[in-house]
Amino acid sequence: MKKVTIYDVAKKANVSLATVSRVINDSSAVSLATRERVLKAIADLNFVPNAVAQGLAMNKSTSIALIVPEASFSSISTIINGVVDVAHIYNYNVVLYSTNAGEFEVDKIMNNIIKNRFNGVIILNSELTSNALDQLAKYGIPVTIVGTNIKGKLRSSVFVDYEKITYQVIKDYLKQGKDKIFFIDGDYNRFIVEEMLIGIKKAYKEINKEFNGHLIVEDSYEKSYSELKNHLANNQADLYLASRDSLAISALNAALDLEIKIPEELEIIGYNNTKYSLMSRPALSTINVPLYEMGAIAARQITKMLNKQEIEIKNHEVKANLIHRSSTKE
Amino acid sequence: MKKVTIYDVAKKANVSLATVSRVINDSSAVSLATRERVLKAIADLNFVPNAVAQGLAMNKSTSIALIVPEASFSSISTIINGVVDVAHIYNYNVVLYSTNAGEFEVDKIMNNIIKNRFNGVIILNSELTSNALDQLAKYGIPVTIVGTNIKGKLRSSVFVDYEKITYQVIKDYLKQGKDKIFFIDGDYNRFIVEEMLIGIKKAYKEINKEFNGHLIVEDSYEKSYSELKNHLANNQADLYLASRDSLAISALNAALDLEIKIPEELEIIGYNNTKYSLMSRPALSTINVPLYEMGAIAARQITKMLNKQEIEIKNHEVKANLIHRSSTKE
DNA sequence: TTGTAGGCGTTATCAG
DNA sequence: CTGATAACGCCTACAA
Repeated sequence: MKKVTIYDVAKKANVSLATVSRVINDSSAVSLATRERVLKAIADLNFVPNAVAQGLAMNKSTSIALIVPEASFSSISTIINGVVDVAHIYNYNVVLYSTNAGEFEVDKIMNNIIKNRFNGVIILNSELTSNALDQLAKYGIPVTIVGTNIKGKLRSSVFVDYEKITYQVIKDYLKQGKDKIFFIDGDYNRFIVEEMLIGIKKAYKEINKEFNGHLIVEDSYEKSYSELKNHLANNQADLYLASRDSLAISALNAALDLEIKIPEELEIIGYNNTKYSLMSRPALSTINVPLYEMGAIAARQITKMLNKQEIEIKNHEVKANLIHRSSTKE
Repeated sequence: MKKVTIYDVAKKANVSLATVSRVINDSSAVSLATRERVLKAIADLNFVPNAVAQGLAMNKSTSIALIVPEASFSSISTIINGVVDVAHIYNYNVVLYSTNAGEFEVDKIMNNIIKNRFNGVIILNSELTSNALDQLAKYGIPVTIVGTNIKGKLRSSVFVDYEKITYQVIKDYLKQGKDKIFFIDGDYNRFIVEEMLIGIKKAYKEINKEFNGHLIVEDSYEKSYSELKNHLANNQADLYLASRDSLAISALNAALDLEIKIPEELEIIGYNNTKYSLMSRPALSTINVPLYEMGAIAARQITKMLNKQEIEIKNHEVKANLIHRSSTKE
């Protein structure tokens, strides 16, 4: 299959390549007759415009970069789907990068993004150094962050107010006099975890107590399970709040195996409302976060920034809410 | 930030742009002195070569396309991670497409791939029409399929022999006289399901029985749960084999809720050894499939094809094995 | 070892 | 409405 160019089409249709280009982009008016002639030639020759050359000529690519954490959490792929679906609607390709935030690695990614002249970048709540962000800014590449509220020129974000929702949930428990609360996190996504912690502490402060139930566990199921089992065996608790559903389920199973009754003797809440939370026994109460939408919104934001359209809401807050299932009372 | 080109560098370093190009690609020899002068100019100017222009000039891109099913199964993101990691090692970017196999959508994707002159495509066991594959072949774009064993020029694959492993598992049960077996699938990924079915039927045939326990359920947890609960209430069964872990867990929970004892009264096995299978109670026995590796191998295969290196194993079989946990006896 | 010039496939600016 | 012709940023013979 020899490559056919716009030039071949022009020859076949007996016009100049300029005209062919015109009908391809219906840029300026072309007479119906020649237009059809060109169209026919294109069809006959099976011509497909070379996006790379177009990119060069127009000095813009049609790709956005998507940087996600390496981990294969269910939440991540949901967001990715949102991004990809919407990006494709607006005719952008998405180039996937994954990272575990190694400084070196991030640099390499940034460099690659710049080399390829991608017009925009979406970053999933990873712990990118602001250094990396600055670099993108220097090259005028718009960024939207999903997960955290980051302000700045050429920056937009879509996020949930983890502090607020967490505060509300915890406050509710404290009001009922349940103050033996532990917060579990997998030492991952520190930005978000930090917000959650602030919410918790704020609630505690209002009743003039100090919160000191922060528990960091290893990320794998087996590890977190045994650490939590150990913790449960040695501590009296009203509520375990876990930064991800899967961690919450580790706690759930550990409790069950210790014959602690849920929710009667211990309540458990996770975050994200992933498939896990439905599948556990008892079904897990969880703080629902609209992940797919967040991805979709991020993609929409970036496309608008690329077209220099104004983004009404540069920092788009999305609502989270507690879903009561069977691991909590009430 | 004005864009700096190879030309600016040349001027600054007092050489021709050809020389600059040479040091960028260390193509042909350049004297140490000028090389360093150029390098310094590059650093001073903060020059980053434009990959788009390079692509045009060299007539090759540095991206491969990755087509995955829309569903956000845990198994999929594991494979994606494998692909991305290895692709980046060999300096390829991966462009992500997701599809639910709508004919129209697939055409659009193929067209996009051709337009962008990607040099290779990896397809995750989706049900792409051979039509689409033919189109890629026409343009000389190598494809590697992960999931199914597809032969052909410019094609490689990495797959597990679902028929064989399924056959072995089922045969084992039949040997013990347990022949009330049901196979659950979510009407998804028919290629693979078909292979599993063949394995089952083969085992049944050897004991001169016919298999008619194929159960198609809806894909969501809630739906499959209630359908299976209903089925369990009305059928006596020895084993439920589910084409995915999450489906198996639907069955597990349904059985538990009917107070059917697992594994004593009913055994359950899933596929993929995903996180789900560890987290269920009792822990799910499952057929382990090396997902990350499959992604990694696929990426390696495609990069070799792109360099016209021979691929020793064009169709790479990867081993699956049954992991006994607590949803099976023994 | 280095420079010149043509080419990669399109778009875009002018005239006509 | 249509056709030259110059970019776009870089690579690569071919010469020097």
